[in-house]
Amino acid sequence: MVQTGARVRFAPSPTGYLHIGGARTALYDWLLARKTGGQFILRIEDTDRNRYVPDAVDDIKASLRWLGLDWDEGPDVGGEVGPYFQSERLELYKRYAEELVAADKAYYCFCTPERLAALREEQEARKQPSGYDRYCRSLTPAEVEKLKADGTPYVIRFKTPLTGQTRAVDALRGEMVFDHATLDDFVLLKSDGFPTYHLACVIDDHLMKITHVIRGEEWIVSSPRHFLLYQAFGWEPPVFVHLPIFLSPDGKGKLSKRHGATGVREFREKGYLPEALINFLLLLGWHPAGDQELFTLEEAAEAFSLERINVSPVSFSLEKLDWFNGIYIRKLPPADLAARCLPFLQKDGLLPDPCPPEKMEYLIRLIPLVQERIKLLSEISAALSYFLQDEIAPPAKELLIVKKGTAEETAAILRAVTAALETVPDFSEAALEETLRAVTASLNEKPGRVFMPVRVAVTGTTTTPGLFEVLAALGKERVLQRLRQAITVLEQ
RNA sequence: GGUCCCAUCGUCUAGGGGUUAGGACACCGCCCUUUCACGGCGGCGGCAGGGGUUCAAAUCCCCUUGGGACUACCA
Repeated sequence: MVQTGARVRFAPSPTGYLHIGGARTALYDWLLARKTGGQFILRIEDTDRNRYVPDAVDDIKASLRWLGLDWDEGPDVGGEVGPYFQSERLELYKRYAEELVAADKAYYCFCTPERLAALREEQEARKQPSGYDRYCRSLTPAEVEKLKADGTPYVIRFKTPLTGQTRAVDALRGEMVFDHATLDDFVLLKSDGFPTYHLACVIDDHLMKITHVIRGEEWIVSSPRHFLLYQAFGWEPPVFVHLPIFLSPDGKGKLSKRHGATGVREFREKGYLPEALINFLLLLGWHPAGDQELFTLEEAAEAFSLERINVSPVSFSLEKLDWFNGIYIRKLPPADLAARCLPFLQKDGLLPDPCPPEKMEYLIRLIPLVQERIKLLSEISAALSYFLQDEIAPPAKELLIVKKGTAEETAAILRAVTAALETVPDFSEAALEETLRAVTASLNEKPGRVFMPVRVAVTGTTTTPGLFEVLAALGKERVLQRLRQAITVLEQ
């Protein structure tokens, strides 16, 4: 497989937001281009105006950028072989389709959608293989002229050879043989003047000098059509690489929306880091020669190779993504992580928007306390809520009471702690630890029996970062206030 | 129904004639420890089945089974 200066394209259809499967395709495209010093091209295949979603293009571009997959040619950046929106290339497709008709390799078809539907229904009922019955293939030139002159809507269909076979080549799977008898005369140009995927994709890949077509496995069955088209035009086909499909984690069919997040934007909103998503996607269908697991985009581009892509379908299970996310969250410098968490905290009303510098500084100071405890950015609010609020709701009595102890016992412990903390000159972690351990000793208690009620009193929960860090970050005033609040609860 | 693709722990995978079948995630246990996490150590767990070929098969071939994709004037 020659891999010098590969020209690869990611060609999404703007019928929805960027799907996670599309993101992996784009990633492999990008990787191959970067690995070989070639170009990564973004082409928008907006040939289906029925399913067109207006803001899909913006979402696709934003998601790719968020992932760090920048394109060398395409929307916003231009390029020599544009336009990169297929809707702006209609004349081109029409010309090539007519050329095929003139060469007797395609023909006009005037069949109505109703006739086609009835045909399909009949074939299904009889358990026959479905496909166009080539009704219009035998129309005489005079009949065609008449129909056209009458303004009858028509499509242009490819004249698939009736016998013989076509060998479609996949770089991973090798040669796949398809009998022409099982292929029908597929549509090239629709009656609205737009091309079908088959036509547009072959023409554009050729004109844009694409060397490698990386796309989903669902295209395998269509690939003989594409080889047939390359042959009909007399063009050299590119290398085809069909990526294994993402299966739903429950083992029922391919990944779809009912299995949770499938759009890149949803992962972003859930608090996943692009670094983690990239690393996760990289290893879902590709494996390095060694056993390295953590990859930056740059490292991946260095290590990537088409040969090590897997062909078997992949279950899209999120467990490992969460692990990757935790890893990358822990790797981030506090200021960086704080900046990434800020939107989530603002959304939850824990920080104002815009966020004043002193609050941002406090956030950065808090980050190290929770950094190794969150797996998603969205968990930051729950992790920091008691730091970012002046007051917390009084904890439940049962939560405060020390294990195998009584309310009075617990209150006594908290009173002792409160008294000790009132006189601590500096509220540093070291001083706090020294003081609390001294109280524990004087009470003749075990550390846990003293620390836990204090923890609950000042945070309202039993799972928190280290107690001394929490107290220091909270500050004397809030600590004492919350301690007194808890004592009140226990006295009731 | 037809065409095509795929098959190693629950999941992602390494291995592609001779391996005690390796790793990671998840799960479980232990250690660390004031809780939770992080980290460390250990454990559980797999070549879908059947035939060949071969001195030798997870590995090559065939069949079965299972899973999946496609079967539009959608991509």
